[in-house]
Amino acid sequence: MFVNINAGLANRARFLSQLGSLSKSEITPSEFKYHRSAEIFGEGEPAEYVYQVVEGAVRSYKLLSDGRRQIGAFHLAGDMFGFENGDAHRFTAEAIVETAVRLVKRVSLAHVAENDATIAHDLLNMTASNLRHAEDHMLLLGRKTSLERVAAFLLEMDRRLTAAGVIALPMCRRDIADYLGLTLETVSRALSILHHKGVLGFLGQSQRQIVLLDRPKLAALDL
Amino acid sequence: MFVNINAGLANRARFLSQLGSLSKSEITPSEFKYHRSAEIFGEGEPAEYVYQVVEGAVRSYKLLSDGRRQIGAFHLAGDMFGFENGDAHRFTAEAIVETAVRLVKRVSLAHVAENDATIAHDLLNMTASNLRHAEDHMLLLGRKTSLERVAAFLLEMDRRLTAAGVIALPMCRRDIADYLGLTLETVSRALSILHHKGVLGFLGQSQRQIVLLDRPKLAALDL
DNA sequence: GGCTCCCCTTGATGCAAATCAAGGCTTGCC
DNA sequence: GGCAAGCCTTGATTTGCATCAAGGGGAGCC
Repeated sequence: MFVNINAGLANRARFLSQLGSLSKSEITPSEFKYHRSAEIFGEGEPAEYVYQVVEGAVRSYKLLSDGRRQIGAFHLAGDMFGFENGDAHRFTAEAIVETAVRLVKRVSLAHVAENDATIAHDLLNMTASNLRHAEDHMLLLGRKTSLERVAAFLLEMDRRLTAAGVIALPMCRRDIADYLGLTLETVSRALSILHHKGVLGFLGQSQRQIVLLDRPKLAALDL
Repeated sequence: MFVNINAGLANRARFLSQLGSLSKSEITPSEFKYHRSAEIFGEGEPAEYVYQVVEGAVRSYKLLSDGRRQIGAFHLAGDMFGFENGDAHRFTAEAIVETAVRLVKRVSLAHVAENDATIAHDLLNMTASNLRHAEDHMLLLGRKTSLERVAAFLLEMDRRLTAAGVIALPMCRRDIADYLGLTLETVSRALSILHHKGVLGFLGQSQRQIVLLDRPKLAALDL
């Protein structure tokens, strides 16, 4: 049910390298590190840069005035984030773990896009890719049960960050819950159910390292 | 909390008129009418056209295999819908009432976008506008209470389709519920509560004609 | 080692919204 | 007029998830 938001990876690599090749002009992608829970930018702040995760993971979220939080997306190694069509960020972005990001000045980028049809094209592709993810996530948040949501989450992470057959989650249960519109207890219970059903296993003592043992059964749970 | 997705109206008018002015070439916007509940296009179908509502209203939705439905957006007079970055539609679109739409062949549009930076720019703006709406809606679906959702819905409709101080809803309670991730009974109860609180009134016998009597109070309910 | 902090799981209880159910109103058709 | 179908409201009951609560295990630090 989830769209492959990595489909644009090749595009993004090209996009970044184009920016890089343009560094003779004013576009100089520079790298920066953030500690876990460090804020990269805040909702409403002027959007000065566009970012790419080099290593680590980032959460983008919105808050209600009383503290309820909805995470709109997780950004993993290779993902770009933070480009807005307006001039203000629409999410707060935080490093989930120690994270390295590459950043590019945005003003110059917008300027380049006007003259370079390829970059404009890439920009549209990435915006459309974000839109597809949001559309799928609306269906999940509006209509799926807790078990379906967790199953969908595991399948998404399996697709996006599995290395050597293991899903090494960078985020805690609370982050997952705020992404899925649930509580951390409900996420924990759903994972326990899937564990007992033999759909997944935990690697060692870590509850963050998950091995999918029965993808067909998991996929059947995600309507 | 909702972004003004009509912000792009001026853009869209320009966009359409550009398409119109290009009609010497292969782009000929033609008009078409749909009866209530008629399908305009289905999810997964190849996206051949881009649409604009001339009169009436349209719902775009996704279905789960067991029939659960999530409406992603309502399209009202003036709104454009149905442009996809890929080649398949990601929603099913249906006329809510008797609806007239203008349509433009998509292949030709994509072709024009490559050569015309202005159209490419408009396309990005509209995609970004849809993305903003989806992002706000994720927060609503993931974290707001039923009363907050209905309040947000009323404020959105007030902004988008109020004429003469009256919100004339084209859609039934079930549509509203499927847009807000609720049931029709819960929507009905929330509206009754707002009615009893004096926040809104119904015009005549119609439960579809709503007058907002206390916008500040309503806005305070939508966190 | 022993402390604190964080994260996670599990159990008990509560509650908001879903479900089940009934009835009223309107519209359109025979 | 009489009937059926669609839409909406309201009440009773159920339920899935939230909330409240307790405890275990690992990591970092003194």
